[in-house]
Amino acid sequence: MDATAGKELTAVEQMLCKAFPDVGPFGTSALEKALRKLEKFELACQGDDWADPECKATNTEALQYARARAVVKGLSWSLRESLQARGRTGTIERLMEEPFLGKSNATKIVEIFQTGTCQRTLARFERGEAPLDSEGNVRMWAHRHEHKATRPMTDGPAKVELSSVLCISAMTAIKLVHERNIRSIAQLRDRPEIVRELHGGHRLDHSLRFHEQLQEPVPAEDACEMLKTVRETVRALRVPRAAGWHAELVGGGRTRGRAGHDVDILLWHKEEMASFLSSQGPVFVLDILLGVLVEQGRVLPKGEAYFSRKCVASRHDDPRPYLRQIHMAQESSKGFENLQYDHHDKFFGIWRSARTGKLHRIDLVVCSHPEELPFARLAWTGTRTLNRLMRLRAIDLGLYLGAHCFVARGDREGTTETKVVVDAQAGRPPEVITLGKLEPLPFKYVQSEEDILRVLACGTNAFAKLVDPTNRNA
DNA sequence: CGGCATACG
DNA sequence: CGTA
DNA sequence: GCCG
Repeated sequence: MDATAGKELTAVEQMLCKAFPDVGPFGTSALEKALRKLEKFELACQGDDWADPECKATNTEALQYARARAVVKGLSWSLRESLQARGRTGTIERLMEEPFLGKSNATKIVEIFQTGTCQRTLARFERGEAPLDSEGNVRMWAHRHEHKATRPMTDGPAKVELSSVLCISAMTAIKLVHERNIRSIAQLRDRPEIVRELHGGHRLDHSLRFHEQLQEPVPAEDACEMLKTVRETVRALRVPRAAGWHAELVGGGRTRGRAGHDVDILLWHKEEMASFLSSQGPVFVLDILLGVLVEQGRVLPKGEAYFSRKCVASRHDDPRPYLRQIHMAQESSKGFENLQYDHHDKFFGIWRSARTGKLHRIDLVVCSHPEELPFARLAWTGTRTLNRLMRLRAIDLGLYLGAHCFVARGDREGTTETKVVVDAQAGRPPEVITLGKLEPLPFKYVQSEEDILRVLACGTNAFAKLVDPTNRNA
C-alpha cells in the first residue's frame, strides 16, 4: 500500500518522485543553462545563503532558479509540443501544475524557452544591470534588511567572473567590484597589491595563475587515472587492512558519468574507520595517503597551492563529545550501532596530471565509519539541489538528514517522539520505529542509498527513480 | 506568515 | 570566510 | 517566489 495514498503529494514529494537525467529527451538544455546563469548571477550579487544563525537569510531568488532548473530537468512532457498544442497561456498553466512553479517562474520559463533569454532578469544581468522584479521595479539592492550593508544587484558578469576564482567568495568579489573597481580576473591580476590585501596568500596567487586550467573539464582519461592512482595508493599504505579500502567517483563523475572541472572521490572500507589509534594518538588514513600523493608529485603541497584538509580527532574520544547532547536529551539505552557518527575526513586540493602536467581540482572524502557509507555516498553524489530537496523531505518527517545518518529532530509540538516508517511495502506488515529527541535512526534500517530513499518515502518505493545516480542531476 | 539543507576548519 |  |  502506498503510504501517501489518498493525500495530495507535497511539492517536495512530487520532486523526489521524478527522474533527473543529465540530458533529457525534450530539448531543454538551453533553458537549463539560462536558469543556471540566473542562479549564478543571484548568488554572485547577493552572496550565497549563509549559516549565521542570527541572520536566517535565504537567497530566495537563487533557490527559485535552482528549483526551476530541477523541475525542467524532471519534466515528463515536451514544452515545444505543449506550446504548439495549447499555446503560451495553456503551457504556462501546465507548468504551474509542476512543483515550485508559480506564475512568475512558469512565465519566465516559457519566455526563456521561446526567446533564449528573459528581458526582465537575464538580459539585464548580462548587461551588468540590476534585474526587475515581477512588478517591473528595478531590484537595485539585495533585500537583506537584517544586514544594513548595501549589496547592489549591478555588475553581475564581473561578480560571477571574479567569484569563479578558487579562494574568492561572492562577498569578496562584491567588495572587489564596488570598493576597488576591479571588474575582471585580468584586472585583478594587474593589481598585485590588491590581491595581497585579500589575505588568500600563496593559495590565491596560485589559483589566479592557473585559473583557466582549473576551469577546464577534466578529460575522462585523467579522471580515470586519478581514481586508479588514489585507489592503488591507499591500498598500498601501511594502515590496518589497507587492501580493503575502496575508491569510487561521486559528484558529477557519478551523476553524469563524467567529471566536470573537478573530480570527487569517496574512500571507504567495509570494516575500518577513517582513522585509527596509535601510541601517538589518532592517525588519519587521509593524511598518510596525501603524504604519498604529494611525494609522488600528484597532489600539490600545502605551501604551493590550494590545499584544504579537514580531519577530526574526536572520533576516538570516549565519550565522544558530539554525542553528549544526545545523551543528555535521551538517557535511555541505545544500540552500539547508532552511537557512531561524526564527520568524514576531507581534502580539497589540486591534482597534477602525470599524463599532461595540467592541474585539476580534486576532492577526497574518507567515509568516517563503515555504516555511514550510504549517507556519505548520497550526500557527496548530490546534486546540491537534490540534497536540499531530500533534506527538506527529512524535515517534513521530523528528521535531520546529513552526510552521516538520520537523526530525530524531536522539535514537534506535543511530543518529543518521532515515528519513522522504515518499510511499508506490499505484502509486508509496516515497520515503524519510534525515536526520542536527537536519537539517530539505527543503521540496520538504512544500509544503502535505496534504504535512505525508502525511509524518505515513508517506507515505499515512491522515490525509487533516484536510486540510479544518473537520475540525480537535479 | 514563517521557512527555505547541512556541515566543517 | 571559504568550501562541499 | 512558492509552500504548508
